[in-house]
Amino acid sequence: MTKPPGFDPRRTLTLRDVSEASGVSEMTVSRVLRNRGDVSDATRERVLEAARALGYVPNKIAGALASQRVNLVGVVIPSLSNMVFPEVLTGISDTLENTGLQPVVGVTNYSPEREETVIYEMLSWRPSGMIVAGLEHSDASRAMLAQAGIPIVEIMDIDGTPVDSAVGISHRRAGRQMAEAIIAAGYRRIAFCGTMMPYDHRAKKRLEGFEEALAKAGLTLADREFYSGGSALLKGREMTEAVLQRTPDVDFLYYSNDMIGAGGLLYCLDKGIDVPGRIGLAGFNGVELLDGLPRRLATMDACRLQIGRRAAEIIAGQHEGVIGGEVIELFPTLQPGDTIRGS
Amino acid sequence: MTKPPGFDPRRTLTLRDVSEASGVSEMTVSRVLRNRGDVSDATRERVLEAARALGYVPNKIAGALASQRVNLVGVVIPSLSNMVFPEVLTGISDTLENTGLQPVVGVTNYSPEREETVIYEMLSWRPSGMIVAGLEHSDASRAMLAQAGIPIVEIMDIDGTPVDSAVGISHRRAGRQMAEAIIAAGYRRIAFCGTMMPYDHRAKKRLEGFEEALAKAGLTLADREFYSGGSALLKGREMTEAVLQRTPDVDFLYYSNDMIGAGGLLYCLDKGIDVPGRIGLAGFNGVELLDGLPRRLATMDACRLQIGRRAAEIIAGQHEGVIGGEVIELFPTLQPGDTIRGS
DNA sequence: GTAAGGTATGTTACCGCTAACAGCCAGAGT
DNA sequence: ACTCTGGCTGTTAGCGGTAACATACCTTAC
Repeated sequence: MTKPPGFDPRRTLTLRDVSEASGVSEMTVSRVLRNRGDVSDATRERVLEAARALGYVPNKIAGALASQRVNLVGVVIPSLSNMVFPEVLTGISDTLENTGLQPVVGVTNYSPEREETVIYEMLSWRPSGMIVAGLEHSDASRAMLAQAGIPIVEIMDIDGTPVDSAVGISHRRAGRQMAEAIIAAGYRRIAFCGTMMPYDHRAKKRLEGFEEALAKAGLTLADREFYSGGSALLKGREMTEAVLQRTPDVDFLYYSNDMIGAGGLLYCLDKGIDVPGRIGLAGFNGVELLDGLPRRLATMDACRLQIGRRAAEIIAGQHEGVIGGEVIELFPTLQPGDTIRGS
Repeated sequence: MTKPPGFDPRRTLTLRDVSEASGVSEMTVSRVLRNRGDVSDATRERVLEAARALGYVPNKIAGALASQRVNLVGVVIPSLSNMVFPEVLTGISDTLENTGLQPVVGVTNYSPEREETVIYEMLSWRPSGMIVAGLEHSDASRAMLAQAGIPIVEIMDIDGTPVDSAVGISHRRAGRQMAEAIIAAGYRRIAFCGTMMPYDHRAKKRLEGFEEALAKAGLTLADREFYSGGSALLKGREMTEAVLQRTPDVDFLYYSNDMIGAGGLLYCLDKGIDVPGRIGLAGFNGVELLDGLPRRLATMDACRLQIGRRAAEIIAGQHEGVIGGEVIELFPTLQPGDTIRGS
């Protein structure tokens, strides 16, 4: 593409090259390569053979421009190192596989400005649909998405107003449920450990729901600790130590994700703290990782695979002509594990 | 894009719309939006204002076709759930950020056929460069890459012949080094645990190098165990248990990655096995996760971030006109951690 | 025998944008 | 006065495909 324009032995091939090599018109070659319209078997063979021999790779840019059709679906997520999003992606790819649609991923690092850029870039490729994590976006982002004239699915969260469709869980409710379970089990001095990221709206909503339920029981958070960056497992240990040192009478630790929860669990076991007797623990996400831990951490799965699948289905469905604008709420299940004492 | 062609209130905008709204030619609008060529400040303002007011998003498909320039770099990796690749991606994005180039990710699930499809699809978008994990590809894949006329960088591994450039480590050497360290520490009954994936060539090469070094010391693997699918941490536990049961006199376990190594470590600690006295352990990758474990697993970092950066630099460099074809070998460092006894 | 209908292929006109070049005008130089 | 230069804007001709229509040929039906 950006080769010096000098002598270029094998110029980039076009339909014309294949057409000349096989003695039919470009249009017929195009038909063969796309499997569209009637072409005689003999011609088809000849064309395919010529294309193969030349090593021709069609130019989708030209094709997309001419046909006004792009088989791409933009997927905008905040991070890849979170474990959660790769799994959502898996759900999306799996479902899209048979539709001729293809996901293209963009990462925002939890930055609204970055998100705006990513969305703009993606829309400039005129995708057939967009899947965007979260409901909180800059005004410009929302406007772009709304104007794009394609199906938009916001995923992970449903506590808010989507641009078009949404698939996710209520994080507020999830936080509330966990708090209720903890209170029902008899814990009273409850602390929270989480990420500092100001733009992790879903973690924030969980905490809000959590505190709401505490308040309803006449309780408030006994302590709270935040972190950013570094090894989540290690941070989990450190935060746990910090909280237990500062507020020794804490009897429960609610973590904003399983990874730091696992760190906390390992710390407690190391220190010989009785879990869940002296201290109970809970995380969020239901990551597979936890299966290998010495004790199963209480958690709530976030329906990641499901979310990916449903979102992709909506895009694929609208791609087929259905009208959109639906909100699909999924319901996470609480997995008590071994770190909440039986109520 | 694929809306029913009926009444469409806000037809998709083009340069012409902005041009009419601002009273200048399409060409001038194009110049303003790309920041190319001279445009008077007054005109620029007017155009930008009009574009903003309309919510115009340029059509890169048309732009790319006209300019024969695509600012995309295809990145082909086997998996996203491996931890390793997201980190490589981070390195790539970071470096590409300031070059105007943008990575587009494709996942192959360790399948050569899938890889072929992904490469074909990507090339059909005429990217400015391709970064592909591994050196082992189908003949067709290699041919396509070689013919594409763009910089190609194969990453992770350098034990083989690259199509164009390569950045990575020698996995064979890495395996050998680890074996030498283990032998030097006095372990003699050494077993291996790894993934079953037939197409994880890098894990295979590590094992080959490992066995080679064992052979040189007159040793052979005391046992070996493979797994596929499931929670790596859990599998690590299970495999460790299986090996220790089958071959009780094993005194060292070499894992093909840190995650299963961590599982093995947790298992040993649970069972009260003396690590590294009775049994030594080592993994591979140097994942951040390990920092939070009760004991630091011996490992070797795979230079993931570096690999991503260097690969991106090569693409960006050639994009600027430099000629390619280099092989960059990175050298992982052995991190003995706490699971090999001091030699 | 001829109209009707299908099958296989070719022709034409774009898709939305940009490279390359052409024009126009004001101020500078001689 | 006249060319020359440089800053700004417009015109033309594609980029490599595909939609839509046209065409030629061959059946089949009446």
